[in-house]
Amino acid sequence: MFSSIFQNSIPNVVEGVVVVEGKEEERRVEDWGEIEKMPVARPESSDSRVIAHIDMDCFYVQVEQRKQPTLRGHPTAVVQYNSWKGGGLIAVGYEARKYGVKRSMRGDEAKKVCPDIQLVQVPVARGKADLTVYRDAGSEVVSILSRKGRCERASIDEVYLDLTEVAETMLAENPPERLETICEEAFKSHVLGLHLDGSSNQDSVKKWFYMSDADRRDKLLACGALIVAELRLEVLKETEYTCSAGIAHNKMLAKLASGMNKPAQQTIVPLSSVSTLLESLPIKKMKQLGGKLGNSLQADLCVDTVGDLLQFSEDKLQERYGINTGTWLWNIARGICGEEVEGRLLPKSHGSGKTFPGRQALKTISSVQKWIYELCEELSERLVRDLEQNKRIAHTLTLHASAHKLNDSESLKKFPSKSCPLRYGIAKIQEDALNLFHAGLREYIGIHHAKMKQHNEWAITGLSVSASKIVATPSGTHSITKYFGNKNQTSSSALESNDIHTQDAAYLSSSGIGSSVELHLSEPQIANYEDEASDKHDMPCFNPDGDETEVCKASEKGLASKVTQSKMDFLGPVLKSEKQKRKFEKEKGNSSILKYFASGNSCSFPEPRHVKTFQERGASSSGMSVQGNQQQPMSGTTLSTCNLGQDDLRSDTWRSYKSDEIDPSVLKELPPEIQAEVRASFQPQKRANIVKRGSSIDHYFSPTANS
DNA sequence: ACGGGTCGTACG
DNA sequence: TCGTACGAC
Repeated sequence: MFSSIFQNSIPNVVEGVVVVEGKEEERRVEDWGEIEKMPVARPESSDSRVIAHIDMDCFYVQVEQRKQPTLRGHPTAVVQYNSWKGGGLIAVGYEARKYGVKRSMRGDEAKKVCPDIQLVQVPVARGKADLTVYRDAGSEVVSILSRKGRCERASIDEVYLDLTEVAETMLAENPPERLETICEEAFKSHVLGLHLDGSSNQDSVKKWFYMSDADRRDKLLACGALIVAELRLEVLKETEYTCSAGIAHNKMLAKLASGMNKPAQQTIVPLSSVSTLLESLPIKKMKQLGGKLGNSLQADLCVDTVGDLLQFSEDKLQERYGINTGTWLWNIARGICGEEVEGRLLPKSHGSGKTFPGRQALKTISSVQKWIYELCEELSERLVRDLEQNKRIAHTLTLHASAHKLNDSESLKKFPSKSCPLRYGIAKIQEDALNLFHAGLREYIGIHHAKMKQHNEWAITGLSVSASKIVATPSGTHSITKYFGNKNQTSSSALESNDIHTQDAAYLSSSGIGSSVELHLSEPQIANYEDEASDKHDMPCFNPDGDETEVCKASEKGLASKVTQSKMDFLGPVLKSEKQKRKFEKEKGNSSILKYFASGNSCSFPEPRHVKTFQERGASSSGMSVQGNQQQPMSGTTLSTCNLGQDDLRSDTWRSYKSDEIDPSVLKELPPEIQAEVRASFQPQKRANIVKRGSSIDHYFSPTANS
């Protein structure tokens, strides 16, 4: 009974969208096979896809082992913040796992179970963990994997590939059974559900690859597995990293499979193996069911395995979990997942954050400011890199904070997130982020006003800034690369041979493999840039006094960033004076946040009562912005202006923003040369207007919350 | 009140 | 839309 349901559904819905007329679809697939060379768009959701999930093995450890080859073969783990209990493990090598070392152990614990373990620290910059090396390493891998098929960067160390087309081509032209030499690596694949009747494992796999009477869909998977095996070897050769992979008909199964045989192996999921695979699979193993939803299934519906889910009708599941989740659950129980591989090689957002646990919690405004500034520096650096390498511009800046209150374990943690249009330049990002914090703080105080007054033991336990809504500038905007000196004479040949035409290629080539190339490039670039810059007299905000030494010190290894960082202000050099200002604040900022409120000090803080708040104004309130140079508080008790009340012009501008347009407020921050090109591509828009308001501390306490 | 720092998606 | 909740690595 169970199997009948199962068997009926699977073949018709390999692609995940439920196919009502199964037979129709099947026939179409076969017909299509006869004319498969025709350049026709594939029918939607009918033919079976070939999807691979590639997962780097203990990636951070591998990255560190490549940096420091003596670590190879030794039990190794990567930790961050070594000072407290040996740091927290965030990646554990396979040698160390044999000793029972696990992620989320402390360095000390790991040493106990594995005294020989080598603990490598995550790089630290600006007082926080800096994952740049890992991100870049991930990009190297993506640049290789994206050579075949549609590629989606799923995380820093995971990639999905849609190999349907390449596999079909191979099946048509060079099917495995005709192939003289097959990548040996492919025969090491694990094929789920393959019964080894007498013959050895590898022999069975060989037979499986060569079989001639197989289901077409299995043949496609075999082709996919061949391609993946080759790709994995290329990755190993070019990066020294090993990875594991799953090859299946959809993302869910591919992902499941990639984790089944690690490290450095690949697993194939033929259609015929799916039901048995899922039948006994604990639901928590499924992506998306590792948390509360999985718990609820277990606790409320007694569903322990994916197979158990089959008993429930779609209606029942929808009733319990909503339309979308219900259908999704019904589908995954049957191995159905129509999710597409997205074809995205670049992250959709950048973020920089830090937690301040326990005693480290931030209790002064100036310490909050200090950390916001640090985070913004990192964020800005990454935005500049993105602009430079990928010609992408981020449009939204968001600040998240979390607060904590010592005595009370109430939900005083919830600190509102706030966002606003993103203006390029370190100083501007810092300024805006700080204002966002103040906006959130004001709201937070309003909500918790009564309680805040009684207990003053609260503080900020987490801060993060992020940039999102990143869009590519129009292709053909080549001045960006020129502007940044990518074509410098001394090494132009090296770079141009790598030259970039698509956005993603740009990203990959510049962050990728040729570290020696980059190294070679970066030095002369500095000198070249200065010359170029002096020519471009009209460049906004160029700062000839950019503090180069300081920046270089901060990122000895960040070659590209070193170059750009020290160059131009719109990319955000930190002015010397500003740096000193901050140092000054660091030392003198002792006043507690609460004292600040209690003091009744007047400050240049925002938000007169008659001005609407973010919420009240809804989406349009995102036009929060700040007048250029008023403010930057000098002490823990003086705050900057935050003009939540934004004029309508600004709001309209923001509201009219479309994903393929460049926000003028962003545009105007760019160098004129780039502005011109971008403007030429789009119709001009209204310029943003900015209103400045000041008010006193009293306005923190809204009359409504004050009772 | 140590799994930290980032990502992405679904939802209201 | 923005802001939140959640899940994943």
